[in-house]
Amino acid sequence: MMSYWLVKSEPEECGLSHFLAAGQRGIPWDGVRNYQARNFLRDMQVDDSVLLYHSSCRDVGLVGTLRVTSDPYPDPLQFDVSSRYFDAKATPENPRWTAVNLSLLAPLARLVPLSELKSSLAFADSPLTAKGARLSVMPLTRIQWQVACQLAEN
DNA sequence: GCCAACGTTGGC
DNA sequence: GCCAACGTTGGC
Repeated sequence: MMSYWLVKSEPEECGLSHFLAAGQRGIPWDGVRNYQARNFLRDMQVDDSVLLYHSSCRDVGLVGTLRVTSDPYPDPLQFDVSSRYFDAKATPENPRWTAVNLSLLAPLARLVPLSELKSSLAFADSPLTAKGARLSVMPLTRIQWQVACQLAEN
């Protein structure tokens, strides 16, 4: 069953430009340190579709479509003492955090600003538009996916 | 830069 | 197990 997702990142951290540069190789989506977001990562499957969202910047909104290219796997950064994402309580036998690989499907024809999503009925119940929501990985309904792609074409 | 909303930590 | 303090996220 194909699922739809949305992931947030600051554009300088892991944004559209990074995915453009990475091409088919894709990029590990790692460093997620929120349990709810991690649980969604765990539910991802190869070939699931993902919207990329730029957060904490001047033009916040949707910028591209991505594809899941790996099964979920233990985030290596949790074992890396030199990483800011190191977690002393995680062990290879008992990993805490999950990553998946994502690669670019296509940039959106235009950035779909958060303001437009907020005024879209389809996103009324989404954590994306909820006040104060900080969830960085979330599921999308098929309708939300379609609406977002359609908005990008207008 | 401000501030609201959360999640996490740690004392008790 | 409660809850205050603190840190982080993220829109504006």
